[in-house]
Amino acid sequence: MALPQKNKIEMLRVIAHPVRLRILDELAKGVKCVSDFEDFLGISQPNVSQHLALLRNHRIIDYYMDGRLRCYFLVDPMVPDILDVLKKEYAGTLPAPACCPITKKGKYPGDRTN
Amino acid sequence: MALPQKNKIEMLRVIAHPVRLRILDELAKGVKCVSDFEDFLGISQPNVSQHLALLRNHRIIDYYMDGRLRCYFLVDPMVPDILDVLKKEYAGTLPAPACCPITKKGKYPGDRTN
DNA sequence: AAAATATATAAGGATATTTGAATGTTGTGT
DNA sequence: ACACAACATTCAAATATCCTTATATATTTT
Repeated sequence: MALPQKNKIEMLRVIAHPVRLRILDELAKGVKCVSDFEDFLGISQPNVSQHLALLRNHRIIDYYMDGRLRCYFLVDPMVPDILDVLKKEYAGTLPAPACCPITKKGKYPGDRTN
Repeated sequence: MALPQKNKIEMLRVIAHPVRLRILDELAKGVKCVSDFEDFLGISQPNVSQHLALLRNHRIIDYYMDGRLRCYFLVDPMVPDILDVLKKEYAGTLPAPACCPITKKGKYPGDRTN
């Protein structure tokens, strides 16, 4: 598949938030309810609900009810992959392009001449 | 490694933008200069430069000079992995949690009782 | 039925992001 | 030295995001 893919980019934007990532990382381990997150994250209940609502509106998570608890769980299969990438340890940077030696001087490979 | 990892989350936030993702997807293929992006993206030169500056400030990309051209290239090794995830085709959703049958009814597995 | 619990929603202001317009900088050719 | 080309930076305005406070809803307990 090629970029853009508006939906996935939009999802990535929603995912890319410190609180929501912690929520998703927890949900990757199992079902959790709102009050659990309130304790775990140390933020207000309305704020937890707002983050959950945002994730839910983007079909990233869903929930089922158990009594008055809302048990949230992951549905978007992209999330675990994103979490894996975030947790991966990278050594150093990408190799510099062929046209750019260590000196950072070189010729531009494109059409555009100087 | 475990979450949070402030730096990587911050990077993900910077990456998660439609224009910047197109820039990064192009850079994953090879070196490109500002005017190339101006043509390719169809946005103003200052705006291209602003996005490039943001990516540069976060050490996601770098450049070398060839005459008056700035030849940009990728340095952050996380970027190709994120692009791979975005391009991956996913079939359906994650399996529902064990405690949540198709009926979306079930018992909450946590401590918190009802 | 009333109270309590678990959660959602709404409204508001503060802060951050995004972009356009104008201007500055630097390297190149003449 | 001058003009131009390629690009960066600054500023301001529009917009979006984020969190707090207040209030509403639904379910269970008493």
